[in-house]
Amino acid sequence: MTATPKRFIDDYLSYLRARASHAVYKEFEKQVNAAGLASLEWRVLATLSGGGGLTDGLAIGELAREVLAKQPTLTKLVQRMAQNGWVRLGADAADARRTVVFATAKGRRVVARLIDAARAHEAELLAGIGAREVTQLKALLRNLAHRDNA
Amino acid sequence: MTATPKRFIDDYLSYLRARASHAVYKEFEKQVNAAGLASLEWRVLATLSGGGGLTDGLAIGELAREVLAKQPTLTKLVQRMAQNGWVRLGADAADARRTVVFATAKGRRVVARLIDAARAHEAELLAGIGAREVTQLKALLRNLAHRDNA
DNA sequence: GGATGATATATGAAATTTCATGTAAATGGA
DNA sequence: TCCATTTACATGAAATTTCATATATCATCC
Repeated sequence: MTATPKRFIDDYLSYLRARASHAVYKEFEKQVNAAGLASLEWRVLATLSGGGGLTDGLAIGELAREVLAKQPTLTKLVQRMAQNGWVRLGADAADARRTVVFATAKGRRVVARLIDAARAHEAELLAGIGAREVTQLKALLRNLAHRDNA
Repeated sequence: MTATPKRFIDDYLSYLRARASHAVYKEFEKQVNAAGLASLEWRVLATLSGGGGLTDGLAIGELAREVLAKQPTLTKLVQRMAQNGWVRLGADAADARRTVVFATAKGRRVVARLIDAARAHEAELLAGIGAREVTQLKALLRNLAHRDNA
């Protein structure tokens, strides 16, 4: 019944995800940039804002895995971020090879605001989509992410 | 009941999507690279493989929007791809400002194989997830992507 | 048929990312 | 304990991306 044959990329899950991501994030990115952060920097700070609000720091390698970036990219990124006062780099007493990244007070302040904004943005976006569906969607995405180990 | 408070990023939709994308794509990326293509090049060729199998070419700007890249990035990317014989750059008779990108025979051959592989990979991945859920997921993602216009 | 403002792309310079590799420290035996 | 291996990170050089801007063409209105 469809008049035009569907393009591959219009039904390919990876593309759908990428498009959805991009569309949704585009608006929010403005707020990130307005706060003086690049996208990857926001992801780093958000990742450092673990559980209760702040973690005890993450090693560069862990951080790289979390934000889906390569290690040398992260090394240089956090060096720049340290210069700008968003994070502080420290040594790990238990393992001298590691460089541990901590958010500074400045970094935590900024990211706390952005996390609130992100939550609000997501809530607004998902407003018209039953709570059950959202839960299912998230579960499904987590599920897909975990096939990682295969 | 959850012992540890959930991290922001573990419930944030954008991150879940990004993680799922990355986990899923990581395996497939090897095949892309083995074919001699970078990820963005694969996306370009896949996008050029429209409807029936090949489109009549897309302008650089259109392509940039489709693959979610910036225009100067695409300009330079397709210039490199033209040198490698994946695409051909042509003029648009109707609008002399535009540069139209066509997949070459070589490009079409490679991407046809990869599209088959991508479909197989996706099918395998989604095997354990009811067809209805998959349809719902895709619809939801399309829905999110379309809020773009808001 | 201009003049004016939008579009579409190209491009140089700067910033960033990536690759390949190097170094230092930890780990697991023999 | 010492050696071999693995792990974690840093770094220089190359490749890519991005930003700012220039150029050429199109679209409109008069």
